[in-house]
Amino acid sequence: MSVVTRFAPSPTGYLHIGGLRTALFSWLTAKHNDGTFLLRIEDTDMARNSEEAKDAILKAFEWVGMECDGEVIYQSKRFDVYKKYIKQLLKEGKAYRCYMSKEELAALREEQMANKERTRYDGRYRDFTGTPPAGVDPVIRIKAPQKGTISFVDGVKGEMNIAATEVDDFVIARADGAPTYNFVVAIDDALMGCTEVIRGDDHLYNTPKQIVVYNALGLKQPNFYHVAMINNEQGKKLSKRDGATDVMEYKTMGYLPEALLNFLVRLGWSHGDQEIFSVEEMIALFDPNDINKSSSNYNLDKLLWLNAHYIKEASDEKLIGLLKDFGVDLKGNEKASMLLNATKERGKTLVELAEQIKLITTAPTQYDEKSAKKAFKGEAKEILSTFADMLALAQPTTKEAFHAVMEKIVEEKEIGFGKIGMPLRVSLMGSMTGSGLDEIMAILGVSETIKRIEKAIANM
RNA sequence: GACCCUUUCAUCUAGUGGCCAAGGAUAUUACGUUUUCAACGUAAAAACAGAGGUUCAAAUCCUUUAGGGGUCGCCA
Repeated sequence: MSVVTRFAPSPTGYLHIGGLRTALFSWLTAKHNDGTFLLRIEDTDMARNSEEAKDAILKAFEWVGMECDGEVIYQSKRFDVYKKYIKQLLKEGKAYRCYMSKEELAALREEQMANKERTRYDGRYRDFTGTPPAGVDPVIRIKAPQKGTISFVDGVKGEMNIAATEVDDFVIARADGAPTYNFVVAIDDALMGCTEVIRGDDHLYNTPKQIVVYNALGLKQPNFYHVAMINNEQGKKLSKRDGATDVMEYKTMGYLPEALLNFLVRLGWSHGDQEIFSVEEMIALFDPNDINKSSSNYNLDKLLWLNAHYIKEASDEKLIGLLKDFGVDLKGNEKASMLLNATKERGKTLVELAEQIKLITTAPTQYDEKSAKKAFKGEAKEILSTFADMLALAQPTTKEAFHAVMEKIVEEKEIGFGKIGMPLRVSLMGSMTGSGLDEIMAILGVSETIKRIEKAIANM
């Protein structure tokens, strides 16, 4: 039988980083088995526009290269289906109308709390046959088993046994007739043919409820996998204060999707000692049964390291395309390849890479105070001036040729490399950091190099 | 409060009773390389939450304590 997985977000606006990991796990499971990955929007109660949410999620999926198969499914458009099943359950006596008011329910909860019990509906209308109280629109509750345990095997957590007393006759349709979450999820998962349901472990307690629905309706249960949450570095719930939670923020921060996916797949899953996974490798190796039980903490350092790795690996062509969004257009620039080679290794993100490139391509407007003080002293002026003359004479064009001129001045003047290197660097870049000088000069060319040197001398 | 899940270096993790006086990666520190910064290379430091058991043998099995997380809606 073909594997079907799904991602089922509620429309809250954007795709959360934790949601992306769950989606990734589902997507990988589907792809690994040549199966289908579906997207379903859970909007049974949200007044918000779920079109927008769908677009935001699809956009994020598109960016990371995860496609969902088939049409996006909206629960809000499937009320007829759910109502049919509600009617069926009512008719079969597996569900019933409950006339308890919200106030009564609140009072019951308070009482149970006071008695140190788990709060639950007490089933008072379960076998009600009398005259219903006037003026109350009833909700519909499903009959959950009153004895025994509800058991299922979770692919992550192992065997789960939940006492039937923990699961009450929960509401499947509100007073206005709208079906509720646990009811529609079970129906949709079954009707969509989901074979593996991979979701956050905040849904662990919903599973027995959904199993009640599967059983009442005679639907086939999928395999469940409940993935522990991602926490922040302190082990607390991930919130906006811990940095970016919206997947698309990572794009604007200059992360490559392959780095983000590689980072996320290693949160709660591993394959021996392997750290670097291409998407193809993930698909080939991923198995939801290998997902770790415990929650993991979000750690930016590793993402940064992975991103640096994927930037170094990326082709010039790819980087040129990516860099356009970061204010650097290298298309058609014959020095593009040299520029990227010179900067690739010191940009951990595309933002940093773009900065490094701009640092070379734009002449310094001011000189870093500390660096200038250190470099522009002693004979610096004279050395630079001689160096400029030598450049004008030699007219080097390659990195090697520029390097040769540097070596020559070192030899002739009997000075250390630093004596020319430091002032030259500050003249060209404005500060003491950056790529190799010979590389930079080769990119700039002789005339621009001399121009910057002269400007620096004038400022000394 | 009740119920459930979870606990290996700072962080992600390997580990399914003997191969573990616990391995890899990131971060950290030192050294090397270099005209600078980074990258790179080499090295160092760094963990089985605590207590009891079972066993010839426990990170691994059991009990229990503690920490962390989750759930208890006519939200999803």
